[in-house]
Formats: sequence, C-alpha cells, structure tokens
Amino acid sequence: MKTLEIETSQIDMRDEVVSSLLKWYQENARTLPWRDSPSPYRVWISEIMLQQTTVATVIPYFSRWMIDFPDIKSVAEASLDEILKQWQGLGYYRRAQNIHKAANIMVEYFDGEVPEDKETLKTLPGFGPYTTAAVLSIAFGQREAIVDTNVRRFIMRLLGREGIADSKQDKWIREYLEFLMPYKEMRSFNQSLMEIGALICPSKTPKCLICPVQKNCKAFHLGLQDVIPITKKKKLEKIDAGLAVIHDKKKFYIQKRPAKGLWANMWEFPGGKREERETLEETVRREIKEEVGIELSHVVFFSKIRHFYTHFDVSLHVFICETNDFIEESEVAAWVSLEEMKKYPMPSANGKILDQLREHFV
DNA sequence: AATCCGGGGAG
DNA sequence: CTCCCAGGATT
Repeated sequence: MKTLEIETSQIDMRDEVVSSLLKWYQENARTLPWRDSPSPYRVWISEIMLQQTTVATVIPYFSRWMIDFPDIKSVAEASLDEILKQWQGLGYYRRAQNIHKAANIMVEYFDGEVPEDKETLKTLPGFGPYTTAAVLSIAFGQREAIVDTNVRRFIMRLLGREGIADSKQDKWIREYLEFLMPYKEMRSFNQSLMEIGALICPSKTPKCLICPVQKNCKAFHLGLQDVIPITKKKKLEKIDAGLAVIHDKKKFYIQKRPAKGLWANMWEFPGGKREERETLEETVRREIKEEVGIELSHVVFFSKIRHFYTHFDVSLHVFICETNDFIEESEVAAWVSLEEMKKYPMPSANGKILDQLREHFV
C-alpha cells in the first residue's frame, strides 16, 4: 500500500479545509436525536446503532431506546431478551448483546459511566477502532481520528487517491487525519467529516458543485469523483473506459473491430480502458491518437453508461468530440448518420449510447 | 486477509 | 434488481 506523503501544498490547505468543514457543519448539520444533549451514553448507543445502518433507520430505534433505557444502569439491569426485543428489526444483533455486556462491565467496574480512557474503552465489547475513537472524540472532545465509510470515501477523494474503499486504506487515512485534525472543536470536526460524506460526498453522484472544500479536492479537479473510490463487493473486475463520439455536424465516426477476438467484426465508437493516474479526458485523447491517429480539438463529457459483462463491470464515460484533422473512410472506418448507424452491428453497450445521442442530436 | 452478520431504502 | 449504509468479531 502506498505510504502517505504530506506535500507542502497540503500544509497550506490544511487550515482552509478544517475551517471550511467546521463552518459548513455549523450551518448544515442535521438535527438528530443523539445530537441533543450528547452524553457519553447517548453517543455510545447511537454509534453502535449506526454501524452499517442508515440514519433514517436508526432514529426511531434510538428514541425508543432512550425512553426504555434512560441510563447505563437501566441497560445493565434489563434482561438480554428485553434488550434484543428493543433491537428487533435493526439487524446485527450481536451489537445489542455487546451493549448489554459492556453496560454490565461499566456498572461493575466504572461506576456506571463510559470510561474516558482509550486503552480501557477499546477492550469493551463492541468498541472497535471506529467506535472507540468516535466516543472519545464526540462525547469527550478528545483528538482521535475516526475512519468510517464516509470519512474513508471523503478523504480518498479529497487527496485523489484511487483504489478500493476498504480498511486497507485506513492506515494512511489515519496518518493524514493526524495531520489534518485541529486541536479544538474535535466534536464538531469529526462529525463534519461524516456529515459531509453523507450529505455532499456520498458514494453515488457527489454534489461537488456545492461542496465547501471543492477547491481543495483533488478528485474534483481531476474529474475522478465518480471513479474514486472503486467499490469492492462485486467479483466482477471494474473497468472505466473513455469513449469518443467524434462528430462533424450530424455525421459520426465509427470503426470496425478486428476479425478475431472480442466482438469480432463489430462496429463501435473508438475509445479504451482508462489507465492508472489518467483522467478520462486523457484516456480519450490518448486512445484516439493511438487508434485513429488524430488530435481532438474538443472533448466534452456527455454521459456515463454502466454495462455488465460476464467478467467485467464497465463504466463507459462518453465524450462528445470534434477534430480539425482529416479522418479518411475505409473498410474499417466510416462517417455515418445516426439513422445509417442502425445498419451497422454494434455491441449492446453502444446501443445505449445511440439512444442518448438520438435524444441529444434531434 | 476473508468471512460472517440484517435489514431497509434509494436508484 | 443491485448497491449502500457512523463496523466488529471471528477464523
């Protein structure tokens, strides 16, 4: 795994990012039940409930829980059946059992309070790296880095780090957060990271245009916000491809594939697979130069199309392009209208593009 | 390092 | 339908 290198420019932007996040959070934080009087107990329960569970799902469970179990002592005194009944429908029921165990430990050894010491806290059932740091920072204001799925994705995009968003990334992310974190307002700062991940920088369709740290976001500047991070779950290999719809007024350039191999003798728009550290526009310009031998004068993003094959999950990033160079027609190269294109056999992913082009070029 | 553990909601 | 979500424990 790549190691983190703090560049000088990042030191300059640190204070700017931190203050932007805090200001944005102050103005945009959702009012959530656990943010009212955030006692260590309430923060703890909310963090456990929110593991792999959406905010909307948790809200009614949290409210009910706090009515029936207003403090740690009441949790410890309840039976496991009562605890599990409260948890019914939330899933991951080991979480409820861990709360029950931890509450009993807190009552027996810590005067019925949530321990404020990191080394102690992380030994309790259900307190992993994330939850431990979340409780210490949000409930006690300690300077502890939290890395959840929101923070992971947000930081990967902020620094333009490509890769799969899994826990293998956490080492360098924590290292970066150690650098980034302020020494004041840790309660708000850590929550701002998660909040911006949830509201502005979600996995799909990030709202870069209204993002408070847009000017400091490397992914945005490289146009890679839809590429970072790669998701893991699928066994399918994920491929990002840049594809050029080169047109001269209403004629479009397509080319024929070789007689052997994948999609033999089929026609398609030129383009290819994005290489590491390459923006999609760079992919298109490179591929067109390699395949067609010309330079593009205009390259404008048009649409993204996802297509599944047996072993690949391909995201086709389509660019509308123009060129001042001459492209000669041949047996394997043609300039055709959208209507004429119906006669050319094309892979099905290209068919989706045709539908969009027919809408665009009325 | 992989796998298991739930369920609801969005697209 | 698939993907995603304030992860942790176990193997």
